[in-house]
Order: sequence, then structure tokens, then C-alpha cells
Amino acid sequence: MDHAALDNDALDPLYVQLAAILRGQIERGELTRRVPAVKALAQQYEVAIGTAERALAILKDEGLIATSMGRGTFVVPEDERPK
Amino acid sequence: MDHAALDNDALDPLYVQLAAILRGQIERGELTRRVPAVKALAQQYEVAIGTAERALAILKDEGLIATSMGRGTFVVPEDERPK
DNA sequence: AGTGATTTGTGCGTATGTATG
DNA sequence: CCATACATACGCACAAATCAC
Repeated sequence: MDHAALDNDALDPLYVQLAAILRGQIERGELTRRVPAVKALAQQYEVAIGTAERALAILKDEGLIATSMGRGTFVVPEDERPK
Repeated sequence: MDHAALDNDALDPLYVQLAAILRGQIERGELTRRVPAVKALAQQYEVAIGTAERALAILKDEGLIATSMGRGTFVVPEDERPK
């Protein structure tokens, strides 16, 4: 349950896979408030920092999360999300 | 008029500045059909390839350009653009 | 009051993969 | 087969903002 979970030979690139994982956690309510730091995500899923950042950029673009420099990354409450 | 044009100490980051330049060229019709290759843009504006890629990613997101692997990057005709 | 740790943001450089021509 | 060009991935460094001490 804390395996790599990411497959470099899969159809989708790593950052898309990671975004999908986190999106699922958010939508299922398994991930609330605070999102682990980029560095932590990178270590946990064994990807480069840049790859984790790209994953977060997707979710940020979707309005699922919001970032604040120096503070961290946070899950946007469901009733404040677009769409 | 082929100076750097980019200022690392400006308010906006380099990739945003570059995106703005290209957006202006497209909107004024100075840039049509083909967009210079990422590598060429990086050399011309003296930025890293990754920085030029980020600039193009913005315009791609806006629907101003479209990329095709192995072929290049192209300006989307005005009547096919979103918005 | 300032110093250091943490965290996001930007930027550079490189290597490799994939598709096209 | 080889050149071109975009896409992904890694690693690193530093800046900027925040926070704890």
C-alpha cells in the first residue's frame, strides 16, 4: 500500500499517474487539508521533485489543491472547488 | 529587436515573459503557421530549454498553439481558437 | 531580532524516449 | 539509418515566503 504504485512503462507518464493517485485520494476524502510536501511526495513515490511538481500542477490547474509559498499545499474544500 | 528582451529581475518569471512575447506576436499576426522549435527559442532568447517549454505549455493551454511530436509546434488558426 | 529550517517557485543542464520525415 | 523535434524524467541550485525557535 506504500509500494511504488507508479509504473514507468505504463501508458501514462509518471506525473499523470501520480496526479491520478492524489486526485483519487482527494475525491475519496482520504487526503484532506494538507498535501505532503513536494519533496516528501517525490521520496514516497520515488520520482524526481520536478515530476511531483508537475503532478501537483495538474491538480492545481483543476482547482483541487492550492499552493502557498513557504507554507505548503492544501486541498481546496469541496464546496469551493470549480465546476 | 532581437535582444534578449527577457529580464530575469522583472516581476514575471522568464517563462511567463516569453509566453507573453509569443502571444503578442501571434495576436498581431507576426507569427503564423509554424512556431520555432523549442531549442531554437531557447537559444534565441537565451533561456534553458525547460524554460522555453514552459512558455509554450502556457500558450498550448490557452489554445493558441498546438504541438505535434516529431513535427513541430504550430499556431492554431484564429477561427479555431477557443473563447 | 535574527537565524535557520521548511516549502513552494524558478531556472539551468542533461539524458532518454517517441514520433516524424 | 539518421536528423529533427516534442515529451518525459532526473538532478541540482538558488530565490522567496513562511514559520519556529
